[in-house]
Amino acid sequence: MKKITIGEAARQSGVKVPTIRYYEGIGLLSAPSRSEGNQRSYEPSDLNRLAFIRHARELGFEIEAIRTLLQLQDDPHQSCASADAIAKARLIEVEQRIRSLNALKAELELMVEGCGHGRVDQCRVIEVLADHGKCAHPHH
Amino acid sequence: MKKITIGEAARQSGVKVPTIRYYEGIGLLSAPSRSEGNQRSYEPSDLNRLAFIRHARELGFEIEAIRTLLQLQDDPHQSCASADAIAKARLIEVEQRIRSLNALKAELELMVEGCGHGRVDQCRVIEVLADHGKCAHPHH
DNA sequence: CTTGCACCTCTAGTCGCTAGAGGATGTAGG
DNA sequence: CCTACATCCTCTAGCGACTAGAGGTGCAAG
Repeated sequence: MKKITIGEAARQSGVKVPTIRYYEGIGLLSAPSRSEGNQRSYEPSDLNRLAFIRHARELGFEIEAIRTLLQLQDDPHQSCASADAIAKARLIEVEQRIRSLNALKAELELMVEGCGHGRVDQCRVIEVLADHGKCAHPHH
Repeated sequence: MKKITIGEAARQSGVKVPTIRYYEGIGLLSAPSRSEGNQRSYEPSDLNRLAFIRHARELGFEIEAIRTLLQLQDDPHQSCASADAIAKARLIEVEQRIRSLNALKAELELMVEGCGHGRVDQCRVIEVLADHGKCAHPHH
């Protein structure tokens, strides 16, 4: 029941102060009550919401997806099909990103290995960049 | 020796017309000569530069890194140590990103598997988001 | 009472483009 | 030669998700 300043909320949630204000501005967080001197004063329950948002952001969910997920959380009688769909879509995104990054990794490794540490005209890094055809896996 | 319009350059390089103009604006590409009617007219050699930039962007290099790489390419007598360093730094970034995405993937898979497709109050997706402690690998 | 930090609002900047307005040019057909 | 239409030009503003900074107020300790 203790009221919390924005700085304290930031410390406890791991979300930076300006970011908290930003979330309020875009309506992701409802505006808290204010102290006599017009300073934001949060309830402990607001920390849960902040933690939820932070965790979702860490998992790479977009703000709009988080908005939907928060609405679902607020109304526990709804079907969780949308939450499931959002998470699945995110999973597919992540899997694709991993595949593409693995291709990049292979390419970069070849470039770095092939670098004779001499002059630029023998440098495989520059050479490969200049000629996509020299890529081992050209499908990126 | 044939001059090329910006549209043709875009088609041949795979870089979009506004993006080519953007690259010129930020000084990544030098301004080409102009036709009588003030339209950009590119040399075939400009296509190589565009392809270089496009390839480097596909590999995730930042504009500033590409600026450096292009300078190195322009002066082939320089040591390629900087090119090597840039590529290595990018490789490390990519490796870290892959690791972190793999952790995310595991988390998302658990969330999606655990979803009983019922109501939100039994939904593991929402539950895990609300409580980071329920993560299998909490170090993301 | 003063120091100094934390808070307030507001605007503008970041990155790498992308979209759109409003107008000029170039080309192909009639 | 005229018209239609695609392509080009410049310029400004917008995207997402913040971050930085200016300029001012609140508050707690010494």
